[in-house]
Formats: sequence, C-alpha cells, structure tokens
Amino acid sequence: MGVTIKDIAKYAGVSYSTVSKALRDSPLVKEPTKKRIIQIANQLGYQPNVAARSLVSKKSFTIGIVWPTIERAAHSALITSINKRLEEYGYTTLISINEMKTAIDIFNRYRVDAILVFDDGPERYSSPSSVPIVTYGIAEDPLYPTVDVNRKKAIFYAVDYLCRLGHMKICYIGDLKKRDHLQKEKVEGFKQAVLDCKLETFSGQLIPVNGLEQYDGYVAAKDLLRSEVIPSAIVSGSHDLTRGILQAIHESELLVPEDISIISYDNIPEMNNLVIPFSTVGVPLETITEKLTEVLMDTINNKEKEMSQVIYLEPELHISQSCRPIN
Amino acid sequence: MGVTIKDIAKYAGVSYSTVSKALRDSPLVKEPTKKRIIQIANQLGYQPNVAARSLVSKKSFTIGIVWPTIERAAHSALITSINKRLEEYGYTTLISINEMKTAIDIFNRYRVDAILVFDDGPERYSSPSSVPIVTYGIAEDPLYPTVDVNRKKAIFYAVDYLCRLGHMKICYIGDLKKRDHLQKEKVEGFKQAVLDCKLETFSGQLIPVNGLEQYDGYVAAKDLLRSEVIPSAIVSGSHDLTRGILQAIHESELLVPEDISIISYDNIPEMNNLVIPFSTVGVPLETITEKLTEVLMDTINNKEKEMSQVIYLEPELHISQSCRPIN
DNA sequence: AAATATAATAACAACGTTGTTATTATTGTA
DNA sequence: TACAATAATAACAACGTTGTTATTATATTT
Repeated sequence: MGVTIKDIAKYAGVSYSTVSKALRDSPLVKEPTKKRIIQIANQLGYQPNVAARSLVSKKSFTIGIVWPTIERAAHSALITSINKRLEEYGYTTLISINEMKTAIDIFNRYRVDAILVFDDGPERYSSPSSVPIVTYGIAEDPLYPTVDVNRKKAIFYAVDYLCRLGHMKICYIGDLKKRDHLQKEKVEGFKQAVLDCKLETFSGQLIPVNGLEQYDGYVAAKDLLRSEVIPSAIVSGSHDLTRGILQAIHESELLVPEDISIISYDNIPEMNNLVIPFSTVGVPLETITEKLTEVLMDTINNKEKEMSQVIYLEPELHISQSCRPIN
Repeated sequence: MGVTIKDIAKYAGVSYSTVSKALRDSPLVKEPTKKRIIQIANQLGYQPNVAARSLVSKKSFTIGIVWPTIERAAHSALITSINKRLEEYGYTTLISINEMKTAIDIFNRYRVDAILVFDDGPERYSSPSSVPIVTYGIAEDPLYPTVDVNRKKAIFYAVDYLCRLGHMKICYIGDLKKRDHLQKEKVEGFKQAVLDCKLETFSGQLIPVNGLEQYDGYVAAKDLLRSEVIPSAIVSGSHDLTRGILQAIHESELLVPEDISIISYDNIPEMNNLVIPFSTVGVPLETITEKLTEVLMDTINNKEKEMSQVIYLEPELHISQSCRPIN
C-alpha cells in the first residue's frame, strides 16, 4: 500500500540504504544520484513511515498535547499558536482530548518526544511516563515541570488599576472553591489588593460561580445586578465568564464602561472581539507560547537539570476600553 | 528508557515471544504463566510501542482527525462525542489542527487506520493519501467519501415551522457568498421555503455576514434592527452567529421570543446554554456521531464498495422556547 | 602503470513487536 | 516402557527505517 524506500530503490536501481541517505540529504551520496532519487520519491508520493523511523532513531519529532477540556475557548488560541511555533523547530503536534491519564498513556505508546499537559481542573493523576512531561497550569506541588501564570499578581494588578482610576466599590466574579488552586490564587490576589489599596469591603463583594463557562458568568452577574449594592467595577476571573457577565449587563440596560467598568483575567485575541475591546490582565499569548516552547525544547534536549521545576510568568496589564475613570 | 517485552521476558525468565503472546491473551500460553507475565508487565509500567506494533501488524487502531478550524465551538462537542464512541470500538483518536494538506500528510506518515476530515471552508486540496479518508462537510463533488447534512432541507424546515406559527416576515442571517457551497445550500433552502410557503419577500430579507463567528452575527443583527423593516422571525445560519444575534437583540431591549422569534441551524448541546433554550434545526449530535463512526469502520474494513460516496443526513426540527406563534 | 587514497554505493544489524515455524516438555496410549 | 500425540515454550523472520561497516569504483600519486 504505502510507498517505501525499497520501492524507490528498485525504481532507481540503487540500494535502499542509498535512498535513505539521499532523502535525508546526506553528503555521502553523489549530488546527481540524490536529485534523481528525490525526484522519484516525489513522483511516487513517498511519505516516510514514522513508525519505522522512530523505532530506530528513537525520535519522533512529535509533541503530544493533552487537552481534555476541549470546550475551553481560551486554550484553542494558545494551542494554535504553539502548534505553529513548534513547526518552526521541525516538530509536529498531535492532540488528544482524552482524560489526562489515558492521554499520557497513548502518547507513551506513541513514544512522542515530549508531552504538554493542559492541566485545568482540580483532578490530578500522576501517570508513570517514560516520555518527559511539561504542564501548563498548576504550579502548586507540581508533578512535572510546570509553566504557570502568577495569577495572584494578575488579579492584584487589575484591582490596583481600577483603584487608580478612582473605583472604590469593586467586585470579583470567579470560582471561590477552596480546592481549586488555580482559582484560589486569584481570590487571594483580589483580597490582597483590596487591603493594600484600602478599598471598601462589603458583603457580596466576592461573587461565586458554579463553573467557568459563559453561562456561569451570566448567572452570577445577573444575581449581582439584582442586589442593592452595585459596584462601580467588576474583576472577572476568566474570558468565558466575562462573556456571560457582559450578557447580563446588557440585559440590565447598562453600558460598559459608562455605567460599569470591567476588567478580565485572560489575555487572548478573542478579548478584542467582544462588544468593546476589553481591558485585560494576564500573560500575552506570545509570551506563554515562547516559554512553553522553550521549556519543551529544553526538556527534550535533557536540560532539565538547568531548569527550575516551576516557571512563573509575569502578567501584564493591557489597557483598552472597558474601564473608565471615576471623577 | 521505555520498558519493552524483552525486559519483561528477562524478568520472568521466558522468551520474549512468549511475553508477546501472553500480553495479547493468546491461548498458546499457559494460564499461570500468562498471569505472571501480565503482573510483571503492570508492575514495570509497560506500554506497548505503537511504532513497532503497527510496523509489523499494519494496524494502529488510531484514527486521525483533521480539524483546522479549532476555534469553531460547534465541532468540539462533535469531536468529543466521536472520540468517546470510537473508544468503544478499541480505537484511539489523534487530532491535528494543521491545514488539511499538512495534516493528511502527517497522518499518512503515522499510518493511522483512517482519517476523518472536518472540511469547513471553501478551500479544498486533494492530497495523495494511502490511508482512507472520510470527510464531514462538503458533499458537492466530493474528493473522498463524505457524510453531509441536508442543509437545504434543514433551513426549509425552519422556515416552514415559523410559517406554521403564523410568521410572514422572516429574515435569514448567514453567509451568502456564492463560492461556499455549505452556506449556499442553506440560502437555497430558505428561498425555496419562502416560495413554497407563499411568504412575503422584501429587500433586505437575506442578511449577509462577513464570517461565521459570534461577532459577525452581532454586526449583522445590529444592522437589521436599525433598519425600518424588522421581521417577526429570524433564521440563523449557525450556532455562533446565533449567539451574536442574541447579543444584538438584547441590546435593543427586545425579548426572545416575545418580540422576535429565532430559530437556529446547528443542533448541539450548547444551544441549551443560551439565555433561553433554543429551537433548532439540524441533525442531532448522536446521529452524526453514529453515522461517522459507522462509515469509518466500514472504510477500515474495506467495505467501501457497498458504501455510497455521499451520505446525506436528514435534519430534524427541535422545538424549544425561542419561537412563539403569531395570532 | 601500479599502488594507494578517497569517493560512492552496497550490505547488514538493529529498533520492538507479531505471526510462523522449530524445539522441548508433558501427556496419553499400546 | 516406549512411542506417538499434544501442549507449552523458544527461535526466528519480517515490518521500514537509520547508522555503521564492508565493498566497489574512481581519482591521485609515484
């Protein structure tokens, strides 16, 4: 069925080892021969068999991405970006949407060169893996080398910015559950900022959501707007929540930022596709991409020793049009 | 690095071929030996090397999914469903988000058993592939066996339903460009229904969008609501557009379905997460999953001859709360 | 022109697995 | 007890590739 180097060899009247070398552009084969072989290979539609190649060379030039939360839009932009970046290094990415443990097993069977795990959610299994793993997500007590965002600082920056604009009554909408470390950190950042900036504290300042989907944000914001104390600004815990919050606000005939200011965690291109370009706080997509790619390459090239186990990325404040000063 | 059957063999004091048979549960190896070997394999964290296995057996039990339009939310639910269904057949799925041609090449190198292409968009390349390909999408002049939705009928049903509710002034929001066959079909269904149901025709009845994202729907609906002729009902060309349309409607302080009825193409679970549960027209997710899985399995088992090149799925009307009768 | 150095190609082992064939151990039968 | 029949295990080739080693063809030196 598939064309092999032996087919090419027969066709070209050379040995198959010569074909192998010719296709890998080895200097050990004469230029005209090389050219002729490549020509024949193209003509026959040859595709190297990854299985055979990686069996002997122990390299697959493939990175497995574990992405169980396929619905999370925030990640699709990042994955697209990483895929493109890795391509420049000659690496291909393959994605599995199975749960973490299963996906890691699959990629181990495929002997990919490294695995990148998008580690949302509080469930965590350590899976025995002979393939090196890098995670993007939870830095607390990491099972593997991890790239993480300094979420606490991110939310701190958000509040600080609003404070500098003159806002005194600020709410946070996000996951308040204790067990989810990712979300907990953000809450801590918020509390810290409220304290440091000497802002008002009031009951109902921290608004919980049931999940991290758009709808959860909608419901939470709806509740908030129904209450008597309406803040002058809201900090939203994630992109998807923000969309829901916006929905609720529009239904209440309020305008952003005239009537209420919002700033969102998550710094992805989609933030500009909202009704108004959004002010955000978070690590720019390219920065995450760069760092993750770098860590992956270092891991593959056995530079783990020189790497620290956890890398924190510094968030940035991105000012756009969703917040206005209070006079 | 990785544990091989030879390691297990050494450990168990048997030949590696016995290990191979034991792990594949062959009757040729004695029960106690088998048990002991499996025990050791687990203990050592053995993962079979897919490369070696598929090299000799010419089977990988893997299906490659080509999904260049990773951002399209509508597909993520379908892919999740298919992944789960194929698992029941003992197949693993791997996803590539590279452009169609590249992705097909990659999966050919990996010698997956079949490739499933999500073929949105008008750009189409035929790539030489020794691995069988099935596409979900464009049935017109298909390059490979294709599963498609009868979109024309779907939109027809939508209009017909609105008509039976008494609506006379109905708009269609969607892509009107000539070159995109997927979208063109829907427009045809709309025109046909308007004719057959003897509905009003008026200028501005067909509202074009620039893309298929939420924002495109928002802009289009915004335009519509600014014009003097506001219809009593809207047919939306896709889930993402619908979200945008809803946004615009809420901003105009109109209510669905009290002030305006909407029905949307696309029949995915997310439709229930909108502000109100949505009436839709389309093929239920499970039906698509079932058919795609069936076609993939048939393709792998060389039953192409018995298969027709194009399979049209029949859409269904799903009535929920986004449309109301006109009295 | 013969001997040697070098360039080009061919041959072969290895990677980890499976399926087939060969060998050895254990029965059952006369 | 000896012999065949069968059960259990071992040995080996093959899959398509790469890297190393062996062979042959060509160029260089004297």
